[in-house]
Amino acid sequence: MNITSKSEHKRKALIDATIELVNNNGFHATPMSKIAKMAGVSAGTIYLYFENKQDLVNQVYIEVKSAFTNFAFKNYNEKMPVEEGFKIIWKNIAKFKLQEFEEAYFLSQCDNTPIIDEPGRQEGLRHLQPLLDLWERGINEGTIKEVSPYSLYAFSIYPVAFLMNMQQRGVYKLTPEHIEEAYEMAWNSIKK
Amino acid sequence: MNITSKSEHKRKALIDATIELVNNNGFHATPMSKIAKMAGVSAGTIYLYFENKQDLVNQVYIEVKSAFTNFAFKNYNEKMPVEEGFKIIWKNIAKFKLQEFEEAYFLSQCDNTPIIDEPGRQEGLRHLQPLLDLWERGINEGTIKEVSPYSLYAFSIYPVAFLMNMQQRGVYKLTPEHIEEAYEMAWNSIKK
DNA sequence: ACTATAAAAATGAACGTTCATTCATTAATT
DNA sequence: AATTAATGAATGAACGTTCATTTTTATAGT
Repeated sequence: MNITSKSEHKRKALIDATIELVNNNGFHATPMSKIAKMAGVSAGTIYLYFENKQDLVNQVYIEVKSAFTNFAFKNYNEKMPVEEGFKIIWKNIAKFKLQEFEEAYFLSQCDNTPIIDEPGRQEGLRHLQPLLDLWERGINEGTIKEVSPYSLYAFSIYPVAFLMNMQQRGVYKLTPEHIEEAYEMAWNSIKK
Repeated sequence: MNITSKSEHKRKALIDATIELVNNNGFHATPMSKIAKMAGVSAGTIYLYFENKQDLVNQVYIEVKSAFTNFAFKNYNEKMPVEEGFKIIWKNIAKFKLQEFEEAYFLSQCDNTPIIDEPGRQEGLRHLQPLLDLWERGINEGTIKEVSPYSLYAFSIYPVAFLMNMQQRGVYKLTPEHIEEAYEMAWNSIKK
């Protein structure tokens, strides 16, 4: 094990600890000391990897967001028919939100609070471009409703976040049949 | 002006200050001293009206949530046709989220973070019962899709929260036409 | 292979600040 | 004069961050 991978291992441990603690307690109720303890390093060590607490949470956000979008566009390419492409992306997103719900919940917390500063937020948004492109293509060829991408997102992708929240809170169990049913509703919402 | 109304005035000022500061800075980054200053009272006075910081935010949550549901069911009654009832409730909710976006944003922050403890959350949920009843009626008479209320909510009501967020972040302007368009998508999502 | 030395990484006690909360005192109301 | 409401300085705990010190790793010489 060389230096780099050992450092990376510690960085990873710090990021994982941050996600877990912020999910359970919120950003400001998560002290650096606890993050350090959970990651198995001492308090000062965090500052070898991150400038300060804000920098830490920003980096975690960007990293998780990027893992999310990588996941989202797996097996997708721009040449696909619109409906097929949408189905793949939608199911990827649903899978990510259910399978990696710690990461997903962390993102939803960041996206709904003032934790992340505006630059970090911008950075995170750019990653969904392929989906916006797909929708544009769909609109041009007449298969997608001619509404703004915000509406398309709100009615097809965003609902997954709600279902994921309910599932995590234990009031709702998402079976494969539920996923299929939800997908049908999502596609039905945006198809022309 | 009697004692009660004067007290109420101060309580109101504290609640408003809490909403504004928590919206801008988050719960834990909002010190009691700032809440006091913005409300025009001294630090110690808060503790005449609220047990502690957690109690303060819980009470704000419950109060705002209840204002929200009052708003949601305005002009609605259980005898209405399902479609009409849904339209009224949906539009009320949309109107609330856009008109009272400070309150709405506060709620979305509470619903997406560990700020509020579980009892407070439960309390907030119960208020939507009339909408659940309406959906059940719709399912029984065959006008609403036979899916779980979570799915119905996710695809018809929840998207409004996203649009509201975008509007508040300034990337999206919600005109009355947008609202109408969004309503059509919402109803289309859940109607059989 | 072993040792000596230098460089890098990691530590954790200490610091200064901020915060929620308290309470002795003052002001307002009855 | 008595009661209630409000104050704001004081308190002690907790926090983010720093830095003098220690530990680990890398390098070089024998």
